[in-house]
Amino acid sequence: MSLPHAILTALLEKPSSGLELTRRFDRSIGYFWSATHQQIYRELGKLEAGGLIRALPAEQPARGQKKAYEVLPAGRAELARWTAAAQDPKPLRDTMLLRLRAAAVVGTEGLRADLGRHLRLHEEQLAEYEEIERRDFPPEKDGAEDRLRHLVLRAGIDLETFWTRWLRHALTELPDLPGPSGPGRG
Amino acid sequence: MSLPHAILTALLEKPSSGLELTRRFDRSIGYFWSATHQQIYRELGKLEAGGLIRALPAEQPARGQKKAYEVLPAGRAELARWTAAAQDPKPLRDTMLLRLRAAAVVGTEGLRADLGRHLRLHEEQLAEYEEIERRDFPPEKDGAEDRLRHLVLRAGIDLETFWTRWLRHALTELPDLPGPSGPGRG
DNA sequence: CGCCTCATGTAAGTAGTTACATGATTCA
DNA sequence: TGAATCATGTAACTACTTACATGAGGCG
Repeated sequence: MSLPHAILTALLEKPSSGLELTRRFDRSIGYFWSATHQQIYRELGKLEAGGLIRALPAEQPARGQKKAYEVLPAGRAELARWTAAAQDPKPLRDTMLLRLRAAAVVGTEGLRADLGRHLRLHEEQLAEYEEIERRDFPPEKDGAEDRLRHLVLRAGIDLETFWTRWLRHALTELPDLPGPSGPGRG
Repeated sequence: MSLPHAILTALLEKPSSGLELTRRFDRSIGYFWSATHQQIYRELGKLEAGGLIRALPAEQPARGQKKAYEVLPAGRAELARWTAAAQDPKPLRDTMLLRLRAAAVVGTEGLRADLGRHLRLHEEQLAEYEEIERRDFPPEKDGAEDRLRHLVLRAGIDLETFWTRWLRHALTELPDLPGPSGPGRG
C-alpha cells in the first residue's frame, strides 16, 4: 500500500497530470519507488474516487486531454497518518544473491559476465546520484530545508556504493571457483 | 520468476518436504528470498507437474502425510540456465525512504519512533548474521568450498551495517526538523 | 472423546507487469 | 491526409498475501 502514498507525496510537491507524474517517477521518486504509467493512472482513479485528490477543472476531461490533479485535505491527512504509522521493514529480496547461492550448487558458468554487467549498471547509478548531490546539495548551502531529501539521496548513494564494492569483491572470488559444471569438468 | 529457482536450490542442497522447506526458508535462503508455506506448496505442485522435481516414493501420498521431493536432471539444468542468464537488477523499492520523502511535505510527527524501532530490528538482524559468520565461516578454516555462501552472507552483513548507520544518522537529523505538522505548529 | 500440533493444501484478494487500445495534437 | 507523438486508459496475467480448510497423530 505504498503507491498511493508515493503519488500523494508527488502531487503535494506539485499538482500534475498522469504523464507528468510518470516522468517525475522516472526521475526522482522512482529512485526508491518505481511505477509504470498504467499503475499511476489506475491509482489516480482510485484516489479520486476515494476523495483524496481531485482533478483541476481546467478543460473538458476528454480522452487524450491532459488532466491535472491536486491533493485534497483528506489526502494530506491520509499521507500524514501513513507516514507516522509503524511499519515493519520488508525482508531483503535480491535475485543476484539467490543466483550466487544457486551457483554454489550448479556452478558459476556464465554468472561472471552478468556480475560485471551489474557492476557497470550500479556504477552508472552511483554516478547519477552523485551528480544530483553536487547539483542540489552543494556543501556551502546546506540549509535545514532540504535535509530530509538529502538524507534519502545519501541512502541511495551509500547503497550503490555498497553494491559496487560487493560486486568487485565477488568478481575477485569467482574465477577460482568454476564449480561442478564449470570448465573444471565440462 | 525466482521462487521456483530458490526452491530448486534448496532441494539440491537437501531433498525435503514442504514443511521442511518452509523452515529452511525461514532460516537461511529466506534471508534474501522469503516465502510463505502457501507459496512453497503451490510452487512444488507446479515444479512436479513440469517434470523438474519428483516426490520421493516413501509412504502413501495422502493428505497430512509428509511428502519429500528431489530435483530431477531437468530441474538442475533449468537452475543452471537461470543462474547463468542475464537479468537486470531490480530498482530499489523502500518504504522508509518514501516515508521520509513524504515527511518532508507533511511533517515528521510520529516518524522518529519508527525510525528507532527499525534501527533496533536491523541491529538484531546484523547480530544474527554475525553470529552465523562466526559459527560457519571462522577465519582459520576459510576453505574455497563455501566461499560463495560466505560472499552472500557478507552482502547481508554489509547491508544491515549500512541500514544501522543510516538510521542512526537519520535520527540525528530528524529532531531539528519537526516540519509543518510537528510541535512547531500544533 | 476432545483438543492440540503437524502437515498439506484451497480460496480470495492485492499489487505489479506486459501488451494492447484510443483519442488528440503536431507536422510534413 | 497520413504518420508520429502525446496522453490516457483497458485487459490479461503473474506474484504475493491473508485467511481459512482438512486430515493425521499424539495426549489427557
